[in-house]
Amino acid sequence: MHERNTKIIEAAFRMFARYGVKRTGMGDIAKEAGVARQTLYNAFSSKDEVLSATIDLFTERTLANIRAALTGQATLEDQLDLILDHLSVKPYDMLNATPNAQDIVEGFNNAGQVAIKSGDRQFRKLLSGVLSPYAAAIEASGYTVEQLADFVQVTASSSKQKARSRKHLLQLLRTLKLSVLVAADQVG
Amino acid sequence: MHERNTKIIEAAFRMFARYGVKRTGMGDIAKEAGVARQTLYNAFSSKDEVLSATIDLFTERTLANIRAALTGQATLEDQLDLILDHLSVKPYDMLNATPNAQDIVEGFNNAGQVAIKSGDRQFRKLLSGVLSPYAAAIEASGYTVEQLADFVQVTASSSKQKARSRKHLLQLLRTLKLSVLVAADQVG
DNA sequence: GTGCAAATGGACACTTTTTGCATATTTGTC
DNA sequence: GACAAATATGCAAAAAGTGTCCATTTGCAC
Repeated sequence: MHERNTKIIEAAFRMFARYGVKRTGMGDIAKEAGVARQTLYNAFSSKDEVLSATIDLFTERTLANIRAALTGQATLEDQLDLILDHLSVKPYDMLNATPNAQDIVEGFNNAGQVAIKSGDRQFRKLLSGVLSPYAAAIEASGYTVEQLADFVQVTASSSKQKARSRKHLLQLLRTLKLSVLVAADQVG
Repeated sequence: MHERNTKIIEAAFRMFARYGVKRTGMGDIAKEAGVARQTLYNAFSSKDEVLSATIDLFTERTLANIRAALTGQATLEDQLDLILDHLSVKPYDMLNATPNAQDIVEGFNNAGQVAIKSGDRQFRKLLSGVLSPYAAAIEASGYTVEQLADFVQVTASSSKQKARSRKHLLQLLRTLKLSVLVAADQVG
Protein backbone atom coordinates (compact mmCIF):
# COMPACT_ATOMS: atom_id res chain seq x y z
CA MET A 1 0.00 0.00 0.00
CA HIS A 2 1.33 3.38 -0.98
CA GLU A 3 2.12 5.68 1.86
CA ARG A 4 0.08 8.29 0.07
CA ASN A 5 -2.96 6.04 0.01
CA THR A 6 -2.60 5.30 3.69
CA LYS A 7 -2.44 8.98 4.43
CA ILE A 8 -5.61 9.54 2.43
CA ILE A 9 -7.45 6.67 4.04
CA GLU A 10 -6.54 7.83 7.48
CA ALA A 11 -7.78 11.29 6.63
CA ALA A 12 -11.00 9.77 5.30
CA PHE A 13 -11.31 7.75 8.47
CA ARG A 14 -11.08 10.87 10.60
CA MET A 15 -13.64 12.71 8.50
CA PHE A 16 -16.06 9.81 8.43
CA ALA A 17 -15.76 9.50 12.16
CA ARG A 18 -16.35 13.20 12.65
CA TYR A 19 -19.20 13.94 10.26
CA GLY A 20 -20.40 10.59 9.07
CA VAL A 21 -19.95 9.21 5.58
CA LYS A 22 -22.88 11.07 4.07
CA ARG A 23 -21.73 14.47 5.21
CA THR A 24 -18.14 13.97 4.09
CA GLY A 25 -17.23 14.88 0.53
CA MET A 26 -14.22 14.00 -1.55
CA GLY A 27 -13.12 17.61 -1.22
CA ASP A 28 -13.26 17.32 2.55
CA ILE A 29 -11.13 14.21 2.50
CA ALA A 30 -8.58 15.73 0.15
CA LYS A 31 -8.34 18.82 2.32
CA GLU A 32 -7.95 16.77 5.48
CA ALA A 33 -5.25 14.67 3.81
CA GLY A 34 -3.48 17.81 2.65
CA VAL A 35 -3.74 16.74 -0.96
CA ALA A 36 -5.40 18.01 -4.14
CA ARG A 37 -8.80 16.63 -4.93
CA GLN A 38 -7.49 15.27 -8.18
CA THR A 39 -4.78 13.34 -6.36
CA LEU A 40 -7.52 11.68 -4.43
CA TYR A 41 -9.12 10.56 -7.69
CA ASN A 42 -5.76 9.33 -8.94
CA ALA A 43 -5.60 7.07 -5.94
CA PHE A 44 -9.25 6.04 -5.68
CA SER A 45 -11.74 6.10 -8.48
CA SER A 46 -14.76 6.90 -6.34
CA LYS A 47 -15.95 7.72 -2.88
CA ASP A 48 -17.21 4.16 -2.59
CA GLU A 49 -13.67 2.94 -3.08
CA VAL A 50 -12.39 5.26 -0.41
CA LEU A 51 -15.04 3.95 1.94
CA SER A 52 -14.19 0.34 1.13
CA ALA A 53 -10.49 0.97 1.54
CA THR A 54 -11.12 2.69 4.84
CA ILE A 55 -13.11 -0.22 6.17
CA ASP A 56 -10.53 -2.66 4.83
CA LEU A 57 -7.69 -0.86 6.56
CA PHE A 58 -9.62 -0.80 9.78
CA THR A 59 -10.28 -4.52 9.43
CA GLU A 60 -6.64 -5.27 8.71
CA ARG A 61 -5.45 -3.35 11.69
CA THR A 62 -7.96 -4.91 14.00
CA LEU A 63 -6.95 -8.36 12.79
CA ALA A 64 -3.28 -7.55 13.17
CA ASN A 65 -3.89 -6.25 16.67
CA ILE A 66 -5.76 -9.38 17.60
CA ARG A 67 -3.11 -11.69 16.16
CA ALA A 68 -0.34 -9.79 17.90
CA ALA A 69 -2.12 -9.89 21.23
CA LEU A 70 -3.15 -13.49 20.80
CA THR A 71 0.35 -14.92 21.00
CA GLY A 72 1.00 -16.03 24.51
CA GLN A 73 -2.63 -16.26 25.58
CA ALA A 74 -2.82 -19.80 26.80
CA THR A 75 -6.39 -20.45 27.80
CA LEU A 76 -9.37 -20.23 25.51
CA GLU A 77 -11.01 -17.84 27.92
CA ASP A 78 -8.12 -15.41 27.74
CA GLN A 79 -8.11 -15.65 23.98
CA LEU A 80 -11.81 -14.97 23.80
CA ASP A 81 -11.55 -12.04 26.17
CA LEU A 82 -8.98 -10.53 23.93
CA ILE A 83 -10.80 -11.15 20.68
CA LEU A 84 -14.12 -9.85 21.95
CA ASP A 85 -12.40 -6.80 23.32
CA HIS A 86 -10.86 -5.95 19.98
CA LEU A 87 -13.86 -7.00 17.96
CA SER A 88 -16.62 -5.40 19.96
CA VAL A 89 -15.61 -3.28 22.92
CA LYS A 90 -12.90 -1.23 21.23
CA PRO A 91 -15.04 -0.40 18.18
CA TYR A 92 -17.89 0.43 20.52
CA ASP A 93 -15.74 2.83 22.48
CA MET A 94 -14.37 4.37 19.35
CA LEU A 95 -17.79 4.95 17.86
CA ASN A 96 -19.18 6.34 21.06
CA ALA A 97 -16.23 8.63 21.49
CA THR A 98 -17.71 10.68 18.67
CA PRO A 99 -20.99 12.48 19.21
CA ASN A 100 -22.35 10.97 15.99
CA ALA A 101 -21.98 7.29 16.58
CA GLN A 102 -24.77 6.12 14.36
CA ASP A 103 -24.32 8.76 11.68
CA ILE A 104 -21.04 7.22 10.68
CA VAL A 105 -22.82 4.19 9.41
CA GLU A 106 -25.75 6.01 7.82
CA GLY A 107 -23.77 6.52 4.63
CA PHE A 108 -22.77 2.89 4.26
CA ASN A 109 -23.94 1.75 0.88
CA ASN A 110 -23.33 -1.38 -1.13
CA ALA A 111 -19.60 -0.85 -1.30
CA GLY A 112 -19.39 -0.36 2.44
CA GLN A 113 -21.51 -3.41 3.16
CA VAL A 114 -19.35 -5.55 0.92
CA ALA A 115 -16.21 -4.41 2.70
CA ILE A 116 -17.78 -5.12 6.05
CA LYS A 117 -18.83 -8.60 4.95
CA SER A 118 -15.31 -9.29 3.79
CA GLY A 119 -14.03 -8.27 7.21
CA ASP A 120 -16.59 -10.47 8.88
CA ARG A 121 -15.37 -13.44 6.88
CA GLN A 122 -11.82 -12.84 8.02
CA PHE A 123 -12.87 -12.56 11.61
CA ARG A 124 -14.78 -15.82 11.36
CA LYS A 125 -11.74 -17.50 9.92
CA LEU A 126 -9.61 -16.27 12.76
CA LEU A 127 -12.19 -17.45 15.25
CA SER A 128 -12.33 -20.85 13.63
CA GLY A 129 -8.59 -21.14 14.07
CA VAL A 130 -8.85 -20.25 17.72
CA LEU A 131 -11.64 -22.70 18.32
CA SER A 132 -10.27 -25.59 16.27
CA PRO A 133 -8.17 -27.11 19.09
CA TYR A 134 -11.46 -27.66 20.88
CA ALA A 135 -13.19 -29.17 17.87
CA ALA A 136 -13.88 -32.48 19.56
CA ALA A 137 -15.74 -30.97 22.50
CA ILE A 138 -17.50 -28.45 20.30
CA GLU A 139 -18.75 -31.11 17.95
CA ALA A 140 -19.73 -33.28 20.87
CA SER A 141 -21.93 -30.34 21.92
CA GLY A 142 -23.66 -30.50 18.58
CA TYR A 143 -22.04 -27.55 16.75
CA THR A 144 -19.46 -27.42 14.06
CA VAL A 145 -16.50 -25.19 14.72
CA GLU A 146 -17.56 -22.96 11.85
CA GLN A 147 -21.07 -22.62 13.20
CA LEU A 148 -19.76 -21.56 16.56
CA ALA A 149 -17.24 -19.15 15.02
CA ASP A 150 -20.04 -17.67 12.96
CA PHE A 151 -22.21 -17.31 16.01
CA VAL A 152 -19.49 -15.52 17.94
CA GLN A 153 -18.70 -13.17 15.08
CA VAL A 154 -22.30 -12.27 14.42
CA THR A 155 -23.16 -11.84 18.06
CA ALA A 156 -20.09 -9.80 18.92
CA SER A 157 -20.69 -7.55 15.95
CA SER A 158 -24.37 -6.95 16.54
CA SER A 159 -23.95 -6.59 20.28
CA LYS A 160 -21.83 -3.52 19.91
CA GLN A 161 -24.62 -1.90 17.93
CA LYS A 162 -27.54 -3.03 20.00
CA ALA A 163 -26.07 -2.63 23.45
CA ARG A 164 -27.98 -0.11 25.53
CA SER A 165 -24.84 0.90 27.41
CA ARG A 166 -21.21 -0.02 27.75
CA LYS A 167 -22.05 -2.05 30.81
CA HIS A 168 -24.75 -3.83 28.89
CA LEU A 169 -22.30 -4.64 26.11
CA LEU A 170 -19.84 -6.15 28.55
CA GLN A 171 -22.59 -8.27 30.06
CA LEU A 172 -23.66 -9.50 26.62
CA LEU A 173 -20.09 -10.43 25.79
CA ARG A 174 -19.61 -12.20 29.10
CA THR A 175 -22.62 -14.31 28.32
CA LEU A 176 -21.34 -14.97 24.82
CA LYS A 177 -17.95 -16.03 26.14
CA LEU A 178 -19.51 -18.35 28.66
CA SER A 179 -21.60 -20.04 26.02
CA VAL A 180 -18.47 -20.72 23.98
CA LEU A 181 -16.58 -22.05 26.96
CA VAL A 182 -19.45 -24.35 27.75
CA ALA A 183 -19.56 -25.64 24.20
CA ALA A 184 -15.81 -26.19 24.22
CA ASP A 185 -16.01 -27.84 27.62
CA GLN A 186 -13.58 -25.30 29.08
CA VAL A 187 -15.59 -23.91 31.95
CA GLY A 188 -13.15 -23.07 34.73
CA MET B 1 -42.45 32.15 21.90
CA HIS B 2 -44.32 29.04 20.85
CA GLU B 3 -43.26 25.87 22.54
CA ARG B 4 -43.00 24.33 19.09
CA ASN B 5 -40.56 26.99 17.94
CA THR B 6 -38.43 26.53 21.00
CA LYS B 7 -38.31 22.82 20.36
CA ILE B 8 -37.23 23.46 16.78
CA ILE B 9 -34.59 25.97 17.73
CA GLU B 10 -33.14 23.69 20.34
CA ALA B 11 -32.96 20.92 17.78
CA ALA B 12 -31.27 23.29 15.35
CA PHE B 13 -28.85 24.29 18.06
CA ARG B 14 -27.86 20.70 18.64
CA MET B 15 -27.38 20.02 14.95
CA PHE B 16 -25.40 23.20 14.36
CA ALA B 17 -23.19 22.35 17.30
CA ARG B 18 -22.68 18.83 16.06
CA TYR B 19 -22.08 19.30 12.35
CA GLY B 20 -21.74 23.01 11.83
CA VAL B 21 -24.24 25.24 10.11
CA LYS B 22 -23.11 24.40 6.59
CA ARG B 23 -23.49 20.66 6.99
CA THR B 24 -26.89 20.91 8.62
CA GLY B 25 -29.94 20.97 6.36
CA MET B 26 -33.51 21.92 7.06
CA GLY B 27 -34.38 18.26 6.79
CA ASP B 28 -31.84 17.42 9.46
CA ILE B 29 -33.28 20.01 11.80
CA ALA B 30 -36.84 18.84 11.21
CA LYS B 31 -35.86 15.26 11.86
CA GLU B 32 -33.98 16.17 15.03
CA ALA B 33 -36.96 18.19 16.23
CA GLY B 34 -39.29 15.29 15.49
CA VAL B 35 -41.32 17.41 13.13
CA ALA B 36 -42.18 17.44 9.44
CA ARG B 37 -40.01 19.55 7.19
CA GLN B 38 -43.06 21.53 6.21
CA THR B 39 -43.79 22.37 9.83
CA LEU B 40 -40.32 23.82 10.02
CA TYR B 41 -41.13 26.10 7.13
CA ASN B 42 -44.41 27.05 8.78
CA ALA B 43 -42.44 28.26 11.75
CA PHE B 44 -39.43 29.78 10.00
CA SER B 45 -39.36 30.98 6.45
CA SER B 46 -35.75 30.12 5.80
CA LYS B 47 -32.63 28.53 7.19
CA ASP B 48 -31.27 32.00 7.84
CA GLU B 49 -34.18 32.68 10.11
CA VAL B 50 -33.59 29.48 11.99
CA LEU B 51 -29.98 30.46 12.45
CA SER B 52 -30.89 33.94 13.64
CA ALA B 53 -33.48 32.59 16.02
CA THR B 54 -30.99 30.07 17.36
CA ILE B 55 -28.42 32.76 18.06
CA ASP B 56 -31.09 34.98 19.58
CA LEU B 57 -32.25 32.28 21.93
CA PHE B 58 -28.71 31.58 22.97
CA THR B 59 -28.17 35.28 23.59
CA GLU B 60 -31.35 35.55 25.63
CA ARG B 61 -30.46 32.62 27.79
CA THR B 62 -26.95 33.83 28.37
CA LEU B 63 -28.26 37.25 29.37
CA ALA B 64 -30.84 35.70 31.64
CA ASN B 65 -28.19 33.53 33.26
CA ILE B 66 -25.96 36.49 33.83
CA ARG B 67 -28.74 38.62 35.29
CA ALA B 68 -29.85 35.82 37.56
CA ALA B 69 -26.34 35.19 38.81
CA LEU B 70 -25.58 38.88 39.13
CA THR B 71 -28.01 39.50 41.95
CA GLY B 72 -26.13 39.30 45.20
CA GLN B 73 -22.68 39.85 43.76
CA ALA B 74 -21.51 42.84 45.72
CA THR B 75 -18.11 43.78 44.41
CA LEU B 76 -17.35 44.82 40.88
CA GLU B 77 -14.70 42.15 40.68
CA ASP B 78 -17.17 39.41 41.50
CA GLN B 79 -19.61 40.79 38.97
CA LEU B 80 -16.96 40.90 36.30
CA ASP B 81 -15.81 37.38 37.07
CA LEU B 82 -19.31 36.20 36.60
CA ILE B 83 -20.00 38.11 33.43
CA LEU B 84 -16.75 37.12 31.76
CA ASP B 85 -17.36 33.53 32.72
CA HIS B 86 -20.77 33.50 31.05
CA LEU B 87 -19.74 35.64 28.15
CA SER B 88 -16.47 34.02 27.24
CA VAL B 89 -15.45 30.95 29.19
CA LYS B 90 -18.73 29.08 29.00
CA PRO B 91 -19.14 29.62 25.25
CA TYR B 92 -15.52 28.63 24.80
CA ASP B 93 -16.04 25.41 26.67
CA MET B 94 -19.21 24.66 24.81
CA LEU B 95 -17.63 25.18 21.44
CA ASN B 96 -14.59 23.15 22.31
CA ALA B 97 -16.70 20.36 23.70
CA THR B 98 -17.57 19.49 20.12
CA PRO B 99 -14.87 18.16 17.82
CA ASN B 100 -15.83 20.75 15.21
CA ALA B 101 -15.44 23.97 17.07
CA GLN B 102 -14.65 26.18 14.12
CA ASP B 103 -17.02 24.45 11.71
CA ILE B 104 -19.96 25.74 13.64
CA VAL B 105 -19.22 29.27 12.66
CA GLU B 106 -18.21 28.57 9.07
CA GLY B 107 -21.82 28.78 7.93
CA PHE B 108 -22.54 32.10 9.58
CA ASN B 109 -23.79 34.44 6.89
CA ASN B 110 -25.34 37.88 6.97
CA ALA B 111 -28.30 36.77 8.99
CA GLY B 112 -26.07 35.14 11.56
CA GLN B 113 -23.79 38.15 11.81
CA VAL B 114 -26.74 40.45 12.34
CA ALA B 115 -28.04 38.30 15.15
CA ILE B 116 -24.65 38.21 16.76
CA LYS B 117 -24.33 41.98 16.55
CA SER B 118 -27.69 42.34 18.19
CA GLY B 119 -26.51 40.12 21.01
CA ASP B 120 -23.32 42.14 21.35
CA ARG B 121 -25.37 45.30 21.77
CA GLN B 122 -27.37 43.75 24.56
CA PHE B 123 -24.26 42.59 26.32
CA ARG B 124 -22.75 46.06 26.09
CA LYS B 125 -25.88 47.52 27.57
CA LEU B 126 -25.73 45.12 30.46
CA LEU B 127 -22.08 45.91 30.98
CA SER B 128 -22.81 49.62 30.97
CA GLY B 129 -25.33 49.04 33.71
CA VAL B 130 -22.81 47.14 35.78
CA LEU B 131 -20.14 49.78 35.30
CA SER B 132 -22.33 52.83 35.76
CA PRO B 133 -21.99 52.99 39.56
CA TYR B 134 -18.30 53.58 38.97
CA ALA B 135 -18.84 56.24 36.32
CA ALA B 136 -17.01 58.92 38.24
CA ALA B 137 -13.80 56.95 38.57
CA ILE B 138 -14.03 55.62 35.04
CA GLU B 139 -14.47 59.05 33.58
CA ALA B 140 -11.67 60.33 35.75
CA SER B 141 -9.53 57.68 34.07
CA GLY B 142 -10.39 59.18 30.71
CA TYR B 143 -12.97 56.70 29.42
CA THR B 144 -16.68 56.93 29.12
CA VAL B 145 -18.67 54.09 30.65
CA GLU B 146 -19.84 53.11 27.20
CA GLN B 147 -16.34 53.00 25.82
CA LEU B 148 -15.22 50.74 28.62
CA ALA B 149 -18.28 48.50 28.27
CA ASP B 150 -17.61 48.26 24.56
CA PHE B 151 -14.00 47.38 25.19
CA VAL B 152 -14.93 44.62 27.61
CA GLN B 153 -17.53 43.16 25.30
CA VAL B 154 -15.30 43.18 22.25
CA THR B 155 -12.31 41.81 24.09
CA ALA B 156 -14.20 39.08 25.90
CA SER B 157 -15.84 38.01 22.67
CA SER B 158 -12.71 37.93 20.56
CA SER B 159 -10.60 36.37 23.29
CA LYS B 160 -12.67 33.22 23.29
CA GLN B 161 -11.96 32.83 19.59
CA LYS B 162 -8.34 33.81 19.59
CA ALA B 163 -7.22 32.09 22.77
CA ARG B 164 -4.60 29.46 22.12
CA SER B 165 -5.83 27.37 25.04
CA ARG B 166 -8.28 27.45 27.88
CA LYS B 167 -5.53 28.57 30.21
CA HIS B 168 -4.61 31.29 27.79
CA LEU B 169 -8.22 32.47 27.69
CA LEU B 170 -8.40 32.66 31.46
CA GLN B 171 -5.19 34.69 31.52
CA LEU B 172 -6.54 37.08 28.91
CA LEU B 173 -9.72 37.55 30.90
CA ARG B 174 -7.81 38.11 34.12
CA THR B 175 -5.90 40.88 32.42
CA LEU B 176 -9.10 42.34 31.03
CA LYS B 177 -10.73 42.29 34.43
CA LEU B 178 -7.76 43.98 36.03
CA SER B 179 -7.78 46.76 33.49
CA VAL B 180 -11.43 47.42 34.26
CA LEU B 181 -10.83 47.40 37.99
CA VAL B 182 -8.00 49.85 37.56
CA ALA B 183 -10.13 52.16 35.47
CA ALA B 184 -12.92 51.97 38.03
CA ASP B 185 -10.47 52.48 40.88
CA GLN B 186 -11.54 49.24 42.50
CA VAL B 187 -8.23 47.44 42.77
CA GLY B 188 -8.38 45.40 45.94
C1' DG C 1 -70.72 14.93 15.05
C1' DT C 2 -68.99 19.92 12.45
C1' DG C 3 -65.58 23.34 11.90
C1' DC C 4 -61.12 25.10 12.14
C1' DA C 5 -56.21 25.40 12.65
C1' DA C 6 -52.07 23.04 12.83
C1' DA C 7 -49.29 19.32 11.19
C1' DT C 8 -48.05 16.32 7.65
C1' DG C 9 -46.57 14.03 3.25
C1' DG C 10 -45.78 14.46 -1.47
C1' DA C 11 -44.61 16.76 -5.49
C1' DC C 12 -42.40 20.40 -7.67
C1' DA C 13 -38.92 23.93 -9.81
C1' DC C 14 -34.87 25.92 -8.71
C1' DT C 15 -30.27 26.41 -6.87
C1' DT C 16 -26.21 24.77 -5.02
C1' DT C 17 -23.05 21.21 -4.16
C1' DT C 18 -20.73 17.16 -5.28
C1' DT C 19 -19.08 13.81 -8.32
C1' DG C 20 -16.09 11.91 -11.59
C1' DC C 21 -13.37 12.91 -15.54
C1' DA C 22 -10.42 15.32 -19.02
C1' DT C 23 -6.83 18.21 -19.80
C1' DA C 24 -3.06 21.45 -19.04
C1' DT C 25 0.42 22.94 -15.97
C1' DT C 26 3.65 22.59 -12.21
C1' DT C 27 6.72 20.12 -9.21
C1' DG C 28 10.23 17.03 -7.97
C1' DT C 29 13.57 13.35 -9.06
C1' DC C 30 16.71 10.99 -11.70
C1' DG D 1 16.22 17.50 -20.17
C1' DA D 2 13.01 13.43 -19.21
C1' DC D 3 9.73 11.33 -16.76
C1' DA D 4 6.22 10.52 -13.23
C1' DA D 5 3.53 12.32 -9.70
C1' DA D 6 0.94 16.13 -7.95
C1' DT D 7 -1.76 19.91 -8.83
C1' DA D 8 -4.97 23.43 -10.82
C1' DT D 9 -8.77 24.32 -13.73
C1' DG D 10 -12.82 23.49 -16.19
C1' DC D 11 -16.79 20.81 -17.16
C1' DA D 12 -21.17 17.91 -17.63
C1' DA D 13 -23.97 14.85 -15.04
C1' DA D 14 -25.83 13.51 -10.78
C1' DA D 15 -27.24 14.38 -6.20
C1' DA D 16 -28.74 17.03 -2.47
C1' DG D 17 -30.77 21.08 -0.48
C1' DT D 18 -34.04 25.01 -0.63
C1' DG D 19 -38.30 27.01 -0.58
C1' DT D 20 -43.16 26.65 -2.18
C1' DC D 21 -47.70 24.72 -3.32
C1' DC D 22 -51.38 21.79 -2.28
C1' DA D 23 -54.09 17.81 -0.75
C1' DT D 24 -54.79 15.09 3.21
C1' DT D 25 -54.72 13.94 8.07
C1' DT D 26 -54.77 14.95 12.84
C1' DG D 27 -56.14 17.17 16.90
C1' DC D 28 -58.97 20.15 19.46
C1' DA D 29 -62.82 23.31 20.47
C1' DC D 30 -67.43 23.81 20.08
